[in-house]
Amino acid sequence: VTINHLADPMLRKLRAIAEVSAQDAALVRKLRITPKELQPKEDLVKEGSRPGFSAVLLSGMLYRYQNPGEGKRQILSLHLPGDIPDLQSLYLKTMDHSLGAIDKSVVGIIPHEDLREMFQRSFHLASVMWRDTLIDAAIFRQWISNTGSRSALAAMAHLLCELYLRAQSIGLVEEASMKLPLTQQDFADALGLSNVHVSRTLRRLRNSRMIEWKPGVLTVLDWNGLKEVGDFEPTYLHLANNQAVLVSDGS
Amino acid sequence: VTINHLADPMLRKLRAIAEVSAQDAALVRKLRITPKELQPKEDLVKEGSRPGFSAVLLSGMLYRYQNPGEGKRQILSLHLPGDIPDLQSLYLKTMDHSLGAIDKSVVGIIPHEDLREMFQRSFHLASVMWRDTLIDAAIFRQWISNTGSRSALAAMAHLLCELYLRAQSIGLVEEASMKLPLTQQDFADALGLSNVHVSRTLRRLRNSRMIEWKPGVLTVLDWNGLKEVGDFEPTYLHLANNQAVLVSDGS
DNA sequence: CGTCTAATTGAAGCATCTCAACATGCGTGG
DNA sequence: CCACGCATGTTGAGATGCTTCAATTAGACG
Repeated sequence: VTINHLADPMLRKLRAIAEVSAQDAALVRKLRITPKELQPKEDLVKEGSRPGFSAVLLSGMLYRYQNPGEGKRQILSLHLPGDIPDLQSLYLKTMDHSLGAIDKSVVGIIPHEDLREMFQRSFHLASVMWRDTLIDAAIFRQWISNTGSRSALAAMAHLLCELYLRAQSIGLVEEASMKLPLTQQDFADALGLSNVHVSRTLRRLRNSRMIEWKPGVLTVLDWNGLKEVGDFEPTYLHLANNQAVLVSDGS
Repeated sequence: VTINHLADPMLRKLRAIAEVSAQDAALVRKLRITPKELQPKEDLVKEGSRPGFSAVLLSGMLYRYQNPGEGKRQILSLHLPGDIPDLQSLYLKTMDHSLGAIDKSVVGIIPHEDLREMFQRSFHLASVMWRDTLIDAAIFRQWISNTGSRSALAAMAHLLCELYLRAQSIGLVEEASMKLPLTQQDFADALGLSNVHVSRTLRRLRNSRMIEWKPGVLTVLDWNGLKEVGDFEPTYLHLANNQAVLVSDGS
C-alpha cells in the first residue's frame, strides 16, 4: 500500500508557510498516516479527552468549538485541507475544545509517536510545525477582534475574506468561487450572532453585490469592497506567497 | 554583572508548565537578558514591525492589542511576570499586533539569536517553549468564547477568574488579593464592552459580594460563586500544579 | 488647592436577540 | 413520480442588553 500520497496535502501546506528540503519531505512521507472518513457533524476529538494522535485534514472541512454554557456553541476556527488542527494535543494533553467535521470529510490520523520521532530527526520540521501553530494563534487573535470589536457586517465580511484567501492559497478557489458548506447557524456560532441576524447580514452583503452565496458555495464579486467592509488586512495569515494581489477586484 | 537572576522569573514560569532539568536550566541562564523599563501605556513592539528580539516580563503587567478600525482597541491578552508574550516573533516575522505596558514594568530583552541557539542545543527546551505558546493559544480560544458567547457579567467573571488563577500560580496572590492595575477602559477593550457597562458590571459583582475591587487591587471573596457566574473551567490554563483547590471558597 | 484622569450615574438610542410564522429545498419512502 | 418530513433559510415584530452622550463625583498628584 502506497501511503506516500497521503502526506501530500500536508507537504503543500507546510511549503505554503516555509521552505521544506527534499530530505525533510522524505521524513514527512515516512509518517504513518491512516485515512478516516467523518460524516457531517461527527466529532473526531472531544473536549476533555486525551488523544494519542493528531490529524491532517485531507478533504472536506473541520471546525473547532467549545460549549461555553448550556446549549451554547462557540466555533473557534475553521479548517481546510492540509491543516493539522489538533497538533497542540501533542504538547497539551487534555483537549480544551472539540474538533468535528462541518461536511463529509477525510482526515489522516498520525500517531503522536511518529511526530515526536520526526521532530527529533529534524528540528527544522519541528520549527515549521511550530510556526504553523503560531499562525493558528494569529488567526485566533483576529477572531477575538471579530467577535469583540467589529459589527456583525464587518465581522462577517472579515471571516469571508479570511476563508477565501486561505482557500485560494491551497488552490481551492476557481473563478472567484469556493466550496463553503457552512449553515447560517454555523456562521452564527462562529461570529457570536444569532442565525436570524446572520441571514440578514449575508443578505446585506449580497444586496451590495459584494458576494454571492448559496448554501455551500461562496462567490466573491467585489474583493476590494469586501476587504474594506471587513477591515481585512491579510498580514496575520503569514502566507509565504500572499496571493491577495492575484484576486484583483473580480471585475 | 551577574545577569543570572534575570532568568529566574522565566525559569519559574517554565517549571510551572513542564519539567526543566538542571542542565536545561543552565542553558536558560546563559541567555543574554537585558533589562528595560517601560512606562505605563508605553509600547514595546508595534504592529507591523519586525523585531529581532523577544521579551520576558520581569515585573509589572503587559498587554497585547490590535486596532480593528478607527479608534478601536481590542485587547487580546494580559501578561504577568515570567510570560514571554512575543515569543511568536521568532517564527512570525511581522507583528500582527502590538505589545505594551499596562503599568510601569520591567522586561528582559532576549535576542532571537540566543533563543535559536538554545533551541538547537536542547530540543526539550524548545518543546517547553512551544508548549507555552500553545497555552497562549488556548487562552486566546477562551477569550473568543468570552467576547463571542458570554454575557457581560459572565465574561467579566471569567476574565477575573483567569487572572486570579494565573497570578496565584506564580505566587502573586496574597490573602485572596492581587495587584490588577487595569482601568475600566482596559477591561472594556479586553471584553468588547463600553467602559460604562464595565462600571455597572463590576458593581454587580461587588454588590453580590463575589469580589472587592478598587482601582489596582482585586480581592476575590467568593471564588466558587465567581467561577460559576463566569462558567470557568481552569483546564485550558494547563497549569502543571493546578492550585484552584488551594483557593477554596475564600470563606 | 487646582488640575487631570478615572469612575459613576442617568437617560435615550440602537444593534442585535428572541419568538414565531412561513418558505424553500432535499431525501426518502410510498 | 409524488407526498411527506425535516433541516435550513427568510421575514416580521417586539424585547433587551449594551452603547452613547452628558453631567457629576471621586481620587491622585503637583
